[in-house]
Amino acid sequence: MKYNLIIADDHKMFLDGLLSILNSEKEYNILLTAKDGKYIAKYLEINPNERIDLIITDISMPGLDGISLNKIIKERNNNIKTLVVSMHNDVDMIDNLIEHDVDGYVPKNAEKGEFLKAIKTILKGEKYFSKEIKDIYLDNKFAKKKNEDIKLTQREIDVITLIAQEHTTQEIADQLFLSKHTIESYRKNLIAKLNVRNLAGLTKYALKMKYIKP
Amino acid sequence: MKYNLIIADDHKMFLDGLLSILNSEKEYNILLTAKDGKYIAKYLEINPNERIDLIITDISMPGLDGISLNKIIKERNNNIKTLVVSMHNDVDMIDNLIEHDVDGYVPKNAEKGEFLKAIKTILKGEKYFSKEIKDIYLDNKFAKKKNEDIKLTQREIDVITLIAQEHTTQEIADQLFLSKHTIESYRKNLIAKLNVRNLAGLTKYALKMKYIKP
DNA sequence: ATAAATACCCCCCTTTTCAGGGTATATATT
DNA sequence: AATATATACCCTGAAAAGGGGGGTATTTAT
Repeated sequence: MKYNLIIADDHKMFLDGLLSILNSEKEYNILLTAKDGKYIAKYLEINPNERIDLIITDISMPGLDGISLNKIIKERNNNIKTLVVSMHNDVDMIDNLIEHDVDGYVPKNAEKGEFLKAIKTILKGEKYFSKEIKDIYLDNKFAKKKNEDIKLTQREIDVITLIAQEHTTQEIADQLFLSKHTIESYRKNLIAKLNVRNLAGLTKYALKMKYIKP
Repeated sequence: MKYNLIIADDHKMFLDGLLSILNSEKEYNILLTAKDGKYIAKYLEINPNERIDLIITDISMPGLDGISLNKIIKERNNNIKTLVVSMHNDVDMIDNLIEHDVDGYVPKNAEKGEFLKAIKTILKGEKYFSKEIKDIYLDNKFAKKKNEDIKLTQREIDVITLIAQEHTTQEIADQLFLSKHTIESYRKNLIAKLNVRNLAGLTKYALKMKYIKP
């Protein structure tokens, strides 16, 4: 008995590489490959009773993206596992994937062995997230945790943004129709809240939080 | 007559994809594939008279990296063309490639068609750099040009770095064994030189120039 | 019902920043 | 030898930042 696999990826190069790897393994049967999620979605709709073990999908695809596709797959409410492959290893994306209950993630630059390991692990019913992505994720999460206790109000964000944009207190006051003293209070509170020493610290914080463009 | 190609890439997935594309084209003969530049270098050494038309190479490889390999190839002083593929599309890398006289660059996430086009173009004797990379390159170059007129001295870099690290003038003076007034002068000059308004601007510049970590 | 958090405002005082000047000297560059 | 550049330093004065202390009104949570 072979495992039934489906692959969705719009990069021909990658798809070919993946196929050549999987074809050299006996236990995998490629049911379908597509360069757009919507073909997969349609296939699932037409063949509701076919056993599909794993769908490997890219995130960014022209018609239907990987996240949306994953939602459709998981809503089908049977045992289809999903393995996501992508080049963009950012934390928010991984959060998104976990939220959407994908079974694994491997970056596209991974080695052959890791792909096979990921597929095998997921088919066993476990999750697989590559070490690389775990490291990035945890580093960022821990970094964020520290800052997450600190929640700025909208007004505080307004003020710190304008400060980081090199505006003076008076200018900020004028722009927000507030007293100069109020802005001074906000600045004071921000410095205390964010554990920084001065404008340089506030500016770095604003950049880190992306209140301003670099 | 077929073109003789060599491919060096340590990512099995990508290599397989590339091979499957090239094998479906009649005019290419793959002489050798390797997952490390040093095998290619050795091959060139052993077969000095073999006609090789194009070597496709990754940049980051375990033993001998793509840049060093390219140097060896070009030193062989015959008509071997080089096409570099990579995932890291940063400006400094492209500069490095141009410096080393590679014949083309295509990002690894490019489509099949672009790879074939790049190979064809290079074999014709022209250079091929993907549009994507050209855009990134030019955008960054133009952005840099503006700033390149501005050259900071080492001392100025010291001062702006410490400023961005939230140190006060007095602290910077103490640390650099200079007078407080000197630091004030440097700060003033930096603000004028960099066309910013205050510490926030200096901090952003220091971040942009990577004098400090984000 | 009350505590806590949020948003706003004010005063005082000291230190720092910032804009405008300046001098002196060593080290390159031409 | 003349000039430019980098470096280090100084001064004034106004503006802003930074640190401390107050406060009130409103919303949100317990």
